[in-house]
Amino acid sequence: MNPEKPKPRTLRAPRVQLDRKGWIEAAIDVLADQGMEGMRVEVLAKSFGVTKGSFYWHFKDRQDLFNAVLHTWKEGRIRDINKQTSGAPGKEREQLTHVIEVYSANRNRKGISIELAVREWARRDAQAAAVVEEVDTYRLECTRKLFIASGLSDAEAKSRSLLLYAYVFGQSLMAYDRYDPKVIDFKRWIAERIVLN
Amino acid sequence: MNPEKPKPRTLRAPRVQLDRKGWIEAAIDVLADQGMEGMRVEVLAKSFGVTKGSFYWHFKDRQDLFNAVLHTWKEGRIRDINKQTSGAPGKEREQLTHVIEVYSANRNRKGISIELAVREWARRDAQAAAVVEEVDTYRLECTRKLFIASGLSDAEAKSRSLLLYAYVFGQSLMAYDRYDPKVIDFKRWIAERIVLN
DNA sequence: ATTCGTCCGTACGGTACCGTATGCTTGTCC
DNA sequence: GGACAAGCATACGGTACCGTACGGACGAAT
Repeated sequence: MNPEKPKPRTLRAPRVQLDRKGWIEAAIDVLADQGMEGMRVEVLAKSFGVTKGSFYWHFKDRQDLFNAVLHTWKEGRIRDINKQTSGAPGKEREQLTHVIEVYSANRNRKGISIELAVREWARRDAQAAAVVEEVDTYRLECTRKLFIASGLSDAEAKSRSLLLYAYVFGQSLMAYDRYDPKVIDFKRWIAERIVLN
Repeated sequence: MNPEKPKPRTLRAPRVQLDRKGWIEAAIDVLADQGMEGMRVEVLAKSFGVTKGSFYWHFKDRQDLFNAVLHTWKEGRIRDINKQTSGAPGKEREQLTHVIEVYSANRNRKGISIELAVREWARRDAQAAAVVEEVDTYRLECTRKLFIASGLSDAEAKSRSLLLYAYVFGQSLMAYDRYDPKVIDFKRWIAERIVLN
């Protein structure tokens, strides 16, 4: 019924390979909008247009993929937070406000979804919990330094860092859309209360 | 091997029946520490010491149980928040601080687990999302009134309510245990920043 | 052209579920 | 002491997975 020649997969590219990296990224997409429940080998394969045969070539088993996903996520998060909190001395408060904004934004829906999925995962898996702890600690450190640089005491810098991230994550857990049309103003007020004064 | 007479189930109680309510409560327990993934009919039945036969007597299907769980959770949360935020005029700030404390506490682990599980659920299920929205709106209203009663403007009362709950939920998502031994002090500082001043 | 490694498809056994059908037991009511 | 319904057990077909075994296609090297 479908006797088309499979196209020659290589013409110039060294490897078109539907490789490990591709699997991992696809898996993270699925994780974002289906959670761990959706990370099924056969389902991933189908949505990838291949079969499990491919999966078990690139991965030992499911856990192997999970570890890779966690590792990839961790690296990405640390690179990102470094980018968001480095440079620009003298503009620490703006940077902090920016961090809040980025995590609260409607763009970055995907990033937030991944964040929540990983944290849900971490509640029942020690590996994931360890990774989340690393990322949290690293992030808290980064914002702490910004608060310090903007003149706060160490204790207050740490407190505000905790508040900042807790607020940001918690906010993405809530359904407040119908609470008030001015929610956006409230968010601004909150961001100021966390960063300024 | 076990020929003990089953005890006569009724002596005074109208119905000892391992009834719908029992199933629902057991299901909520499982929800708390396994999430939706764990809410399997046959697994619940086994941990209950019966078989699916019993389940499908009391429930039409799995969804029927889910709806019941959501309904029960909603009622419980509303009753609870009413209890936490009513009465004691003049002590609004103490009550608000108390709300933060209760949700952040290590006791109440189970309540927090349920809270997170339901919210995770709500991210992929419209029914659950609707229930969460109701609960959120109700809670925000309750704390808003307390803030108002303690002398704040409506906008500030709403902002602080949002901050309060976002912080509380977000905090239960984070792994900060190794961040600093004085976390408990930071929490106090945060609570004050949300409620006072 | 043969060989060999890479990459993937197919087929299989096994497990864990869902929901239904049906039968067994027990207390209750006449 | 039948009849009957409540409450549960058992058995069954069906689906969705996991992981393994094996085979086939295809390119690169010889």
